Amino acid sequence: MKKSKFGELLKTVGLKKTKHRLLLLDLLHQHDEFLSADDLFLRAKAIDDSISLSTVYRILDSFIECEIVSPVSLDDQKQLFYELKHEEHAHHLICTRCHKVIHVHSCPVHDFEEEIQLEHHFHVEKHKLEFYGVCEECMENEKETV
Amino acid sequence: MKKSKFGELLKTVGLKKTKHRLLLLDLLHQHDEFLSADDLFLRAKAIDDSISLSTVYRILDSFIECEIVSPVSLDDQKQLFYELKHEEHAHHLICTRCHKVIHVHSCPVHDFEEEIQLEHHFHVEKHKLEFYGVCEECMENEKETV
DNA sequence: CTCAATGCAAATCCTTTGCATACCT
DNA sequence: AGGTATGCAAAGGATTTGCATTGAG
Repeated sequence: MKKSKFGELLKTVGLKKTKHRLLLLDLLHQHDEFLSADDLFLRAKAIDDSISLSTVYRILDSFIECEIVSPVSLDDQKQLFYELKHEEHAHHLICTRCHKVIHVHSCPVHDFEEEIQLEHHFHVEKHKLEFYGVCEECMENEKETV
Repeated sequence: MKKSKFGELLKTVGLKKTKHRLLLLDLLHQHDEFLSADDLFLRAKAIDDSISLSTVYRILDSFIECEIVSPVSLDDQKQLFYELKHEEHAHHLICTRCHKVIHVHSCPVHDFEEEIQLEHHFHVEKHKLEFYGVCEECMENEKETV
């Protein structure tokens, strides 16, 4: 999605086009890691000093409400992270060393969902699949250090 | 695992056997939902009024440290939840209505991990797979109400 | 007896809210 | 103009910490 499209995106979901919302969309789009509200606030403030942390929270809430952003919680962190929703269904490889996030679009789980419906009489609405481990660069770095 | 085994479990991991630790292990073992620190505190306090919330947090931290409990975060809740680690690898069906948790022991993901190693040069250490949806009872209830 | 575990209260971190003002449509 | 978005400061909720006391080994 091109940066210039964000204005339209906001219109589509029925949110007013403000500089702060555009800025946050841009930041979310640029960064492929998970970002916390505070990460976003600091990066936004570096570009536009007038933004406040509560605005960041309020904007993120409105984005979640409109389903253009997903909140992501990681088991070992108490704060929430946020990411732009991808058009495609995706899963994540999360590096436990550098916290980089790699998106994977193939998904081995859909068939399994049917099994679950049948076996457990549980109606699956969505699933979440994440892999935790070490990314290529961190693996290189660890080799060198040892 | 029988209740009487918890004392040994504590010895095995090198933690002193105190009544509060035994009580929390017992509560975690009894309940198949995810429990928050506060859930545990309230249930524990009902049994032994002398326990304090900070003790619950400290005990949970020690259990996580010793790897007998896992912290679990859910995207739409800001507090952490806790569950006893199961001997078996397991995944969860989480009811978005009543928050019940069903454990599923089959896992469709292991082959996929190899693909990831090859394709993304990412060394997978563990994965997390959760299904969100509606359990059988809640489905029944919704039918009736509609 | 000795050190780790605990209770209590205060502190901290993350997030939300109230209210007056500024900004989009 | 009219109502939403924002800044600021204060409140709230979850978790952590300091310190004196209790309890397990």
